[in-house]
Amino acid sequence: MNLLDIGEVARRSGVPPSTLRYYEEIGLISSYGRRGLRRQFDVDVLLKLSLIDLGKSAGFSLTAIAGMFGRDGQLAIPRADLHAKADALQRQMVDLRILRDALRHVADCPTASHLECPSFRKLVKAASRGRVAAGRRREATDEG
Amino acid sequence: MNLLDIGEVARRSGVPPSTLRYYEEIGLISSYGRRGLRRQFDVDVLLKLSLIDLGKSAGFSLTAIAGMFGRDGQLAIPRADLHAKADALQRQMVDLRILRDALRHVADCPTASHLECPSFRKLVKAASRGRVAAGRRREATDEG
DNA sequence: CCTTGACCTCAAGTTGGCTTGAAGTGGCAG
DNA sequence: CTGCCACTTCAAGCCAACTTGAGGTCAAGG
Repeated sequence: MNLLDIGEVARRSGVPPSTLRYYEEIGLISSYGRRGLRRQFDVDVLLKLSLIDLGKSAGFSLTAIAGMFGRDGQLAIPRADLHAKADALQRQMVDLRILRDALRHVADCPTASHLECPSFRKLVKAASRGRVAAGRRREATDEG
Repeated sequence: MNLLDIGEVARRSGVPPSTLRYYEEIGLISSYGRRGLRRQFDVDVLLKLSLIDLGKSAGFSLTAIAGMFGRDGQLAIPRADLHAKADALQRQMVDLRILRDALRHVADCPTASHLECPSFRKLVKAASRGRVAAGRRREATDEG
């Protein structure tokens, strides 16, 4: 078992020691004893940290991420959840595209007040109709 | 000027009154006087709220969003900035796509332990290389 | 042996984005 | 005129995810 002490993990991963200690405290990662005072981590922690970073950027909370690693530290996520998250990312991409298009429109549209430009309003309204409908769907399934 | 009172705005937009007051406090939206005690908002605030929601879902902070509206409440951003922002959104979309594909892989890959699945490791490493590089670029430009 | 510096613990502070609670007010229906 | 209710203010609280600070410890190098 190839061990690294916390400073080395921090250096290699870019995650500050304070954060590593915090992650250990909440059970997201674990250390293998100490050398003197210093926590020792298995090199595998680096991959786990990448996963954590990835998960965070996908919008998972740390608690949710912790839940994705089984007792044994393996990844254990129900397939349905993964697909659901992938779908959510898909929707987020759609939002981004709308926003990007709206921005490009604003950049290129000669109308003085964008809030009054018909095609801009159309873009934004189309977007908000989508989100309101999605919200309603979520509520409905939450209640049911 | 078609005015709505706060309760009506809340009903129509789905944004709670407390949040509307909060948004006004931080200068994100503004009201046009009162009727009795009640804030009156121009109907246009609904469009603005859609924009705000859109911006939030694209990962902008409220402060950043506020910065996108000029002093006069109009969208007032230099064209170059708008295009830069649109490009940033484009990059963010690419990241999301990578992540989405990684999630779908995990959902469909039959390997018992994803941490040991070579193609998973490859995906995660590729993704993290991308993010670390992006981080370095950000730091570099921040410093410069 | 003594200093140095990277670590340690624990508590408290910070930021963002709100929500909640207590106490007060304005206008309209009965 | 009374009462109600939707609003008002202001302060405080809350959650996540950390960071910061004070004061302590250990092992290695000079």
